[in-house]
Amino acid sequence: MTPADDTDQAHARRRGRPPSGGREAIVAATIDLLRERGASRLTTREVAARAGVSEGSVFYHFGDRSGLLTAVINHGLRAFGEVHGERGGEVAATLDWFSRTLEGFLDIALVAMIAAQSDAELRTGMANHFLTNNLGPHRGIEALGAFLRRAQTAGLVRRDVEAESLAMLVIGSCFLRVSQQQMIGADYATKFPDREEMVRTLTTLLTPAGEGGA
Amino acid sequence: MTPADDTDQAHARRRGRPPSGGREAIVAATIDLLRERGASRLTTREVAARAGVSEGSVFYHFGDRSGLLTAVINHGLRAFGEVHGERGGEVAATLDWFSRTLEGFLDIALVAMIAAQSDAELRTGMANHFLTNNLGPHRGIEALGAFLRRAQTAGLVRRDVEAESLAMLVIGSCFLRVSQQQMIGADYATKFPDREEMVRTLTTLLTPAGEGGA
DNA sequence: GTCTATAGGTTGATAGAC
DNA sequence: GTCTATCAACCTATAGAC
Repeated sequence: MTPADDTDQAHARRRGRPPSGGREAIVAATIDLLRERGASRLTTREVAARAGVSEGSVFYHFGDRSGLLTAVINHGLRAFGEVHGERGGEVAATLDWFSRTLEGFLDIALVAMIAAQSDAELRTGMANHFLTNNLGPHRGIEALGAFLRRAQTAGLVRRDVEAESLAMLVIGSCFLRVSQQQMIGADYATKFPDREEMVRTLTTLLTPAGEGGA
Repeated sequence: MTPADDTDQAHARRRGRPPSGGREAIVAATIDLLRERGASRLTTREVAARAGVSEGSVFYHFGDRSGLLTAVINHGLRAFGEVHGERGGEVAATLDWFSRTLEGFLDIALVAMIAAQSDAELRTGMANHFLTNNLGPHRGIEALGAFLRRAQTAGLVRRDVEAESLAMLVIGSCFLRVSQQQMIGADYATKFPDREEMVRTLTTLLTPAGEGGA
């Protein structure tokens, strides 16, 4: 009997170093190779070589190739909870924090999400995971939307627009930047307004008339 | 000698039906299968079957598997020019037109862009194509930004923010919606503010203080 | 849990007739 | 230009020793 159906949360509560580190090494190697070569060119053989283990170990831990990719996807999505953390404070500072945190998360998660797109089985698996566990960007929209609505009530944000729509503008621009950076290249991302500029712009737009203004 | 290095623009200027239609059928079949199964599970065998041609034909036209994918990517990116078309008119109407056109384009182009991510060779190929031909979302940002700047000059859009940043907000939200729709599912996209709501919100935000208001 | 060795099945690509 | 037939390579997955 193998732990092939491991969901990668086995020793989530355990402190210190896991039994051997082989499993983590395999996941890390897979993420590296995914970034370098893409999902189609990812072979269990090379994963094993990169991780410094035998190919048999890969199958022992993850059952099959799909299991490995699934583990990587879950790994990439794990950090998502952190982004949803409630947060108070000033509007500009919160937008800055939120967008920075989100972009850091996307930099990892997008590798996983894109990898899932290369295989229908993984794609629907991820989709179901999202649907049943109420995950996805809409959670970010809800979280940031809730903050912005409170700010509206406090008179810090103009009230004539939907808070969720504002949140979507923030998240959309982060998503666009990180996506292009990953799909085309870091250099290319230079051609976009940068994150801080976007935060400035959004802050200006959200400020109620007669306060910030030019 | 084979036309393996065809760039898919062979009969771009030709009217009427191309020689046999085999080539187009192969590209169309590939796009279908890419949507259904993903790039990793795409085999030349199945492409041929779906297109109703032999596998040999696939290799005759595109040289190798990468050539086929490259042709599909170029096909997906071809429509991009249309989105850049200059456009005048009212701000709200232009935002509506632009976002609608962009989302229609992305619905096709993203299949190609995501497919390119599954293979390092294709990825860098696409990146170079973007870099040398000055393609990519930044073009959309420039185009819409130019329109918005004119609108600023005309007093139709507030002047205390960068036009490009505003354009990025528009494009980012379109990109986010179509991406999630494609990566997770059409149902999931329901959880987002819809396109028309975003246009409304943006229009409100862009209107100079003391004109539109609540 | 990790390794080696190997089986079994697919797949991309080629050759040559039509 | 399109087809059929076929090859050579590769990759996933398994079995069994340690």
